[in-house]
Amino acid sequence: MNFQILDADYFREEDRPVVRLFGRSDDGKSVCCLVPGFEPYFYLSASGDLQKLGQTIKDRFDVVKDIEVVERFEPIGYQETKQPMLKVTTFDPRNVPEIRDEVAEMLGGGKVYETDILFRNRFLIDKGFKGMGWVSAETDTDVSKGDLLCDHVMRSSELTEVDRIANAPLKYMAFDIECLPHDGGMPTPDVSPIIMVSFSFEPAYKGHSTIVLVKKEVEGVDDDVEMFTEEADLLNRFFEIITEYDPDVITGYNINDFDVPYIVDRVKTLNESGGGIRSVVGRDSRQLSYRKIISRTMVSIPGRVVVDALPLIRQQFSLKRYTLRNVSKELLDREKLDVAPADMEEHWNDSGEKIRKFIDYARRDSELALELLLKLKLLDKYIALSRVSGVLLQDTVSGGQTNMVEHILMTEFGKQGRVMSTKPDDETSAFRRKQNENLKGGAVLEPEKGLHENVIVLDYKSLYPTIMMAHNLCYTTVVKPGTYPEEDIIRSPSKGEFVKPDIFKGVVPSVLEHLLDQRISTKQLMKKASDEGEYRVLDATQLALKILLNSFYGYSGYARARLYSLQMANSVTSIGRGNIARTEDIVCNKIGRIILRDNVAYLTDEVSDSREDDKVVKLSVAYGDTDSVFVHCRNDCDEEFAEGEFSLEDSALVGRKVASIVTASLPDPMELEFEAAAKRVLLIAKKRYAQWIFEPTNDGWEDQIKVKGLETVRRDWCELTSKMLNRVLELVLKEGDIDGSVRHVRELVDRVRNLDVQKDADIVEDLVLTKSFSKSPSSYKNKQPHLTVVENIQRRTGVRPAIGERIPFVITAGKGLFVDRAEDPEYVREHNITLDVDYYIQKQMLPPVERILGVFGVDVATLNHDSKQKGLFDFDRSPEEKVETVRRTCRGTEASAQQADQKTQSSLFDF
DNA sequence: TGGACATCCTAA
DNA sequence: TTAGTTAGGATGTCCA
Repeated sequence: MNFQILDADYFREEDRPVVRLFGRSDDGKSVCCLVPGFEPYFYLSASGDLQKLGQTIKDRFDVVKDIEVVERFEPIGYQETKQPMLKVTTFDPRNVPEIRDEVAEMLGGGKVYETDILFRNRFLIDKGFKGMGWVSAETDTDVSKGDLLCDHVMRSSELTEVDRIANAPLKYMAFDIECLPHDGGMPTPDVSPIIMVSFSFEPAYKGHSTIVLVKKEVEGVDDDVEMFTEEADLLNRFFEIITEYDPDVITGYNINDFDVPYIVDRVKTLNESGGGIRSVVGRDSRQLSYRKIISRTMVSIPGRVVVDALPLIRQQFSLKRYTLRNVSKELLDREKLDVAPADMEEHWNDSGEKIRKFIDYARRDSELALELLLKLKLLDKYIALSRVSGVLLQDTVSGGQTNMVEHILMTEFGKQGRVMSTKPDDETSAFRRKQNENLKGGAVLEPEKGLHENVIVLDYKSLYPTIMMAHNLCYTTVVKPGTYPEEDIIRSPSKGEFVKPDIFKGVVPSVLEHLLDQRISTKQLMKKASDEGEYRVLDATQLALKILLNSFYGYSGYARARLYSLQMANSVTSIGRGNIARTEDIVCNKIGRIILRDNVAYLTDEVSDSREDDKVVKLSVAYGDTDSVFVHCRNDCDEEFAEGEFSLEDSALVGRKVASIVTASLPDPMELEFEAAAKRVLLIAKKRYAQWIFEPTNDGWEDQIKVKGLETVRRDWCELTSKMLNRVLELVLKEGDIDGSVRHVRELVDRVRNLDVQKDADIVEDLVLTKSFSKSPSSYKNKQPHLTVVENIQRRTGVRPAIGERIPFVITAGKGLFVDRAEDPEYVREHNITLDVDYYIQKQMLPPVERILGVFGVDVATLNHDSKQKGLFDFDRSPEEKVETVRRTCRGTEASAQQADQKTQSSLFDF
């Protein structure tokens, strides 16, 4: 029988570990396969007589089953030969952590390896099985199900990997609980009962796509509402439904931090007074539990995957708030039904419309959670990451990149006879963090500030991974500087030394090569994919490969990594910095000019003659960051091309020519790529710019305004700023309409200045700022506006928003520091408090727009318009003033001076 | 008043 | 068992 691996763990059978693989078969049955015979082990290296040491260890620890002398490489550093080590096999997986410290003490200068590898991962790695991968098992062994809650239980030591792309028909379930708090505050599990639970199912459960359990008799409800008088009965039914439905994926919104811990604690409270609740939710008889690990709750359910939609959405979408209400509205365009916490008690006690509304509200919440997971395809990426990295789905969903990188490297290390380091202790990590002060990053070129036309965007494809591949940078190739002959090493600008690949090909470069090859072939398959499901899986796969490719550099400089090499990390970035500098030099000096003739791009020395219709394109680098360069194309006289003289196709010809020249100068597989052509680019500062960009598609070009770093993409600015700036950027980039921009800003400023709360309700909405409440209030050294609001809310409601939440606030009118005048928008609305319009004009509107329009000589005085104060800065200025504006612009940057000289650009300053 | 520092959030 | 990296801009507080 074939099944897809969802989860894995082990149990003890007559004092021997038996691995359990949980999964779902292609015909939709849940499966548990018991695999006996796999043994836990670890390694140690020491000087002296290993045979003798082995005997000593075996005599001392009776949990040691076997000791063997083997040959292995150490994890870090190039080594010419393997060295003898001891492989210690124990009876039980838990013996390994039990004895590792004592064993380590016996070694003196020696070390232990792989003593902290979870047994299930050890099994997956050694056997070559992958999370969400397919395996085939013999089913002929008859096995009693015992406490296992699966359709099929089997036992097999002979499992084989199966090559299959499609996923099994998985079952998804979302749930959400409602509690009855004391008096509008936060419910606490010791006193506040769970009064409702809602479920949503995909596929449906006994014909129901949702079910609501209610601790109350209610009349006139649908048949998918089940009613209980006892909370314990309701909860027992909750667990019964889960085990009966037998979902593979359990989801919900904020379930890890709220619903699951609440249920667990509530069950405990009820059982203390004889509730008799058995909270079995997994595929074995263990009861529901959670673990708190420093402000973070981890939930795992045997045989299933727990997916809290909240952290996934946080990670994947940049939103101002992550309440279920806001997320549904922004991402699903669906409204959350609402019963305010303060009104819950009233709704609950009602026996008519209100209680039915409350039930619908509860139902909608689990519906939304499931919809988020399925419609936004949140899980696709994680399933692909599991299949590519081999890590179990639960671990890709709730873990970080470290998990996956280490799993991949450990698999490869195992194959090459190399042992893996243990995780560093706190002291080591702290030391490494200190060392990391010497880790330098990418280079950011000083932008040629101002507005430019005809800019080509070139970027390096997977820069850091290709640097590691091209230069054989690896933990396994790094050597102490000066210890190997020049001809055998590659030296980075940061003075890191690595043996050449013909001496030893690094594990990381090989792994990256494999990942890159897979990505290329996956993209090929995507072009041929016929059905949508297959395309979706392939697309997620190539994305997962990209994520993994880009994880290795960060991992190499991560203080808590099993493998850490400052020398390697620094070499990657130093080569990167050298590379972008060299690229700039090639583009500006070595190439300098491109000749366009008959739709072909030539270097100046590739043409011997000069023709009438040649188009000479002069190149300069206007900006660059880490792996990209913006190449400004101008005519031979250093001026912008006249309207229509330089087409997108010309951009592409030049861009591809330049990219190929640069690529040819680089070691394989480093590659500079033509990414897009920008008609206009506005460079404000490093990491802050806007482009009107045209990306090549199969049949032509796709244009958009792309904004990086400016206030429109920052969540700590209000919507008013974003909207105003977006309009200004569009006018400037697409129309070159400075005049219109100024008019637009003046209009908005005037509206805000004379804000009518009734009439301009839409603007009031747009004045809300948000900031992330990122740490405990006591560790803030300065006052912060959102902290003021957090304190206000806590004082009024007794509930403090959770750390990590984004806090909305507005600035109210009054005297003193602005932080003290930050207030909860909700509270302001209810109490009709006046906002500080001056703050919004002076701090939110004018500075960002001045940074943009200042490029064209527009100053704050021009923008700061007040219709009630006629005369002074009236928009229809005198001719003399207009001249002054243009002159100021000309005096500005060199670029804008050049633009001002041109006829085509004069309209920009005609206001 | 002005510079150091804290804080936030983004680019890559 | 449980958190990839540095570079950099902008704002506002704190304190000399």
